Amino acid sequence: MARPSKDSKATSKNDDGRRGEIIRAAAKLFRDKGYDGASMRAIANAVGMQCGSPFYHFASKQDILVAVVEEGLRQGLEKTRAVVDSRLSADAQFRALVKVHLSIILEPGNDFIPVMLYNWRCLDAVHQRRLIATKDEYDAIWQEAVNRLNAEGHLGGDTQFARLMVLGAMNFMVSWFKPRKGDNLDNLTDRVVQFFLG
Amino acid sequence: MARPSKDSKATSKNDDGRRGEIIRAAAKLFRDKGYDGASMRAIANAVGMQCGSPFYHFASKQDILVAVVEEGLRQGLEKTRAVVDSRLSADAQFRALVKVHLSIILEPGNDFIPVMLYNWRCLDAVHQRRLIATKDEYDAIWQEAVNRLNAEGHLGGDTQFARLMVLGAMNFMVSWFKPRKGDNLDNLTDRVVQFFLG
DNA sequence: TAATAATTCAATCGTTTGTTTGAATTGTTC
DNA sequence: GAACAATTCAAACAAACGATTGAATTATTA
Repeated sequence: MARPSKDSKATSKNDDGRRGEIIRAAAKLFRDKGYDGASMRAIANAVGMQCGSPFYHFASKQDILVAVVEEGLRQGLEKTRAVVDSRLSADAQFRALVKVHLSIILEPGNDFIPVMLYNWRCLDAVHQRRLIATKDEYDAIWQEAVNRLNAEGHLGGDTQFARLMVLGAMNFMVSWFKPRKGDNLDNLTDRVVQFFLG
Repeated sequence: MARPSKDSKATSKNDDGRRGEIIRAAAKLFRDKGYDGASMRAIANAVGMQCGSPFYHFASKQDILVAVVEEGLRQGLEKTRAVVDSRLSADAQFRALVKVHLSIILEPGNDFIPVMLYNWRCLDAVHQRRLIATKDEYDAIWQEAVNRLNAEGHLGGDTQFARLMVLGAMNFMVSWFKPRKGDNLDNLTDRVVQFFLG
């Protein structure tokens, strides 16, 4: 009858129990088939449930998408802030940010941000407006990093445009990148940094 | 009972009559709501038809998507070949290609290539394989243009990676670019070229 | 172990989906 | 204007969709 309370003792275990499983499975399916292409039945079966059971943990399919995007932004912002906190030089910070971003969108199991990038329109306006606030924080960190680089003569004059180009080029890797033998996060990061900083 | 014949006198008028209208309306809807999010009813109503009527012109919804992508590739390849045929310098050719590509993905009414970029997974494997052949032609033209630039010292060493970065950065503009006052294709092209060639 | 709460099942709901169908309408040709 | 083909309509189809529900199951606590 009752929902799992958010302030119970076992919150971190429970929320990363079934609820977390559903979020991860849904993220993978949303990424592969798109929000509309992934049915509740497919999501439920992916975690060994019957089609009605996920509705005990989420009020609607839309709420699962929201949870996926929220989790992506939470993880992304956490990792990105960690880079800023380590107070690197402009070059090193840029490289670290690129590596984190590539990790977020390309590493196996990290489906949350790709889902956000390619299913944003599936979120209703109310949720979009709320999530944009967090997304803006992410962008602001990148903007400052690009500004620092620009102050050192790298990346063309319009720093906002430069940020969008760099992130766009990386984000689009989601649709073409297939890891080959020898590919890892570090040498992939090198190639991206090499391309943009010369 | 019979379908509109492809070799009738009025082919160019007929195919750019109802059939063409459906393709254009579907492209717009596929772009806005995604392939799964755009219903046959919405497509039909967009051209003033009842929901069953488009099936006189297309065997299935999937075939409409295929027609949209085919039309996009046809137009894109045509415009792109025209650039190559004009035998410009490496710099000027790059600029012309950027302008054509921005036109293809950003100008109002040009929804075909954006639909291809963001709904590729909705095509079944058979159609994907066939369409890839044309898409490869498009990529090959770009690849040679980037190779030429590289021979003159522009854009980093890995020319294939460079091509993917440049096109990726542009393609992702589909999801963030909103034209402001004073924006036109030429100054937008300038900003992109300026960013990549410095 | 009994009592109670949390979770899942199994069936079903009403709606929407892509598609089919036969009749009605429109356009063309002799 | 009669005959015929091309095109659209209006209604229906089966399948799949997101979601609901009350009973069954599992876990927790006393």
